Amino acid sequence: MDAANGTRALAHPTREEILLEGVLHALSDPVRLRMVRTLAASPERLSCSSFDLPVTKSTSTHHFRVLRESGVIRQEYRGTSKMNGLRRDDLDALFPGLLDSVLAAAARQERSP
Amino acid sequence: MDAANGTRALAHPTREEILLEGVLHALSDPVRLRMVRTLAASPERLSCSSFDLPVTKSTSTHHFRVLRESGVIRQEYRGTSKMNGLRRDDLDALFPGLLDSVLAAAARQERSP
DNA sequence: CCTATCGTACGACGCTCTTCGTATTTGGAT
DNA sequence: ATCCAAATACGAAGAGCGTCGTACGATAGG
Repeated sequence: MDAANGTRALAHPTREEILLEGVLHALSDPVRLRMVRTLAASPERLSCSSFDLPVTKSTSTHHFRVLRESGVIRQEYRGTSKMNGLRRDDLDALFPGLLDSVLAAAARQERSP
Repeated sequence: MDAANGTRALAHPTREEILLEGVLHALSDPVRLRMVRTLAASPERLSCSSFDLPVTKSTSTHHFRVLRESGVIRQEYRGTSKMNGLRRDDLDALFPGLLDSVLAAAARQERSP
């Protein structure tokens, strides 16, 4: 309503503030892991509503916030939508190989019920 | 008192029963992550009392159980002690690279206050 | 047998988490 | 201006988690 560029501010931890325990905790929830996998599979950033999740909107807002505050994703308003993107660069710099091995493990686990 | 080898039974998940979410959750607690790091640094298995932890014995029993039931460690009685070892083979087979990247990330994070 | 040691069981407390419904704000479209 | 779609805030219910103290069980050794 007032900002020059029309985007509201959104709190993100800096790269140095990202903690391993927080990232692991964020990824340990099935809904959030699914969100991260969806993001990782898309080259572009996605709006919140483009996810197909087994929870209500309230709950997914909560999970998006957990992911953002733990440093796993970056969120930015764009009009009425909010675009979400993985913080791949930061995560890879801080915890090399971690994100990829988690994504690979999730994909592998999904294939073998 | 009665078993031929003097060891009581202890429930462990099979390799197929180990879930990524459970492992991530187990590793997301600072105390448990410390336990795992200590185990990873030792070539031999360690008794519960050989850990130097900032919690009481009750609490560490609880954390050891979470690690065992999630499939991260293997526990076995030996006399009055209980020996603990990482399930490296199973974890590496299920989630290649995951454990190593978590351990490396934990070590890296510790070095940078 | 008695005792010391190692670990467990149980219950309790407070805190956090996941989930939801409803009311509200924000910004684009009509 | 009006309406609608996207997302948030707020509060609440219910479950789960981390922590502890104390009492208990199991084993080795005197």
